Amino acid sequence: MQLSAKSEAFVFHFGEMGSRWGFNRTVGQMFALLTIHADPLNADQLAEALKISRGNVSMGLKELQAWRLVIRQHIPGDRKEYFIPAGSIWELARIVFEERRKRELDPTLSLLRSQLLESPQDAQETHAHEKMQEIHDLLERMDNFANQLNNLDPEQLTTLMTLGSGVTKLLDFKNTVTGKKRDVQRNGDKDLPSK
Amino acid sequence: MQLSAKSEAFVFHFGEMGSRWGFNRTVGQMFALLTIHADPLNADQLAEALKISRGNVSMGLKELQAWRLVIRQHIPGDRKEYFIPAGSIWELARIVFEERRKRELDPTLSLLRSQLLESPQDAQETHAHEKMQEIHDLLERMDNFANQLNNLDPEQLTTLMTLGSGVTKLLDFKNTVTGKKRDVQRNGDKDLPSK
DNA sequence: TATAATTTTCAGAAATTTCTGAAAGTTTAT
DNA sequence: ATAAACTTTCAGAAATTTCTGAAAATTATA
Repeated sequence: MQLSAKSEAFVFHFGEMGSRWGFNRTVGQMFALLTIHADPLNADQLAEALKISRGNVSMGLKELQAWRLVIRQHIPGDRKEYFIPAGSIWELARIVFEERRKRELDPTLSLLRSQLLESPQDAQETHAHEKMQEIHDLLERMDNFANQLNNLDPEQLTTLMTLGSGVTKLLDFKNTVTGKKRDVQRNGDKDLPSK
Repeated sequence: MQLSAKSEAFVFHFGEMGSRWGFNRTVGQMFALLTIHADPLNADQLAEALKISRGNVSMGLKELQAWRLVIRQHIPGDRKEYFIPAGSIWELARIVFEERRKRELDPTLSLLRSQLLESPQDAQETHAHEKMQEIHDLLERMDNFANQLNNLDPEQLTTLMTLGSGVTKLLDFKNTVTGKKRDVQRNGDKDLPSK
């Protein structure tokens, strides 16, 4: 398990970025290595390549499986368990996106929903209540949108992403064709237009 | 600075979520509190309300300003500095989105670009090189798309997000208009269609 | 300019997260 | 069944992050 300088740089970088993406350094490194390596790797190989303990690898693989980013693979004639990425780069990105949505949006949405059930008791609370409502509405919309994106097939998503500023034009155009108006009133960027 | 039970729950929750959103617990709490509080708050008030040290508040405010999420405000006749959220909930979300894009995507894109300059030397490296290229292309596309979304005005973005399953319809509509076909061939979700 | 009010800094303490490695557990082969 | 091969667990160690509070720096006032 000798890594090229390039692969090593990538693996280390991914380790450092790991924390920003929701997992720790060694988990990030393991994921990066499995992703750029041509063949399946077993726990001992990962431990050796990354110079970390066997126990740490075991825990890391558990976490990567919880994220649904790697899957186990059996190699005939070998009793060890091997691991490979759970899909193409494209699919992996989708999974990360989806898992992060679940971890970052859903708990807050759920808390806000329960807090918003009771009515505010005084002026102070009323203001807080309104803000929470705004945050809730925004997060809910983001959550829905993220789900929409996740359900597009790769081709559609590519089209959408490549549209670039064209999204605006397409929206305008569609509105023209379907006869809806937009830009009736602008509110100086201050408020979320009502649903 | 007495917080209602509801506000407290929200502030604490935001503190816990903080780490997933890129800042630490107390910074998350400070941001939440400033956001739902009707009036500007000064450092002493924040320290008292959240039961944390004055020094910690100072560092936290520095970080929130680096994120461009809060701004300083002067209250005539008071020498203390007060702080308020840098804009509406809508604008704050946009800023967080933008800052996270910068912190989570750009460094990796930059590393990949530099690594991809040199050609691979052997089969092993070739495979890694290909994977890195794929990751690069995907991240670049995401980066562009994120920028596009960030440049839409709130109304357009709302329209897009509220489209729901309509995104598909919109894309279909585009294809109808431009006369292209879609679903000509499906590739089992495996590959990113070429740019 | 001196002094009082306020904010920032930063060394060390405290808390939290990550990692190791030996022991316990599991699976497969004989 | 027993042994060998392999994996998981988890208590404590190590590393990292966060927090405190006193001292230094800055800013405003008299």
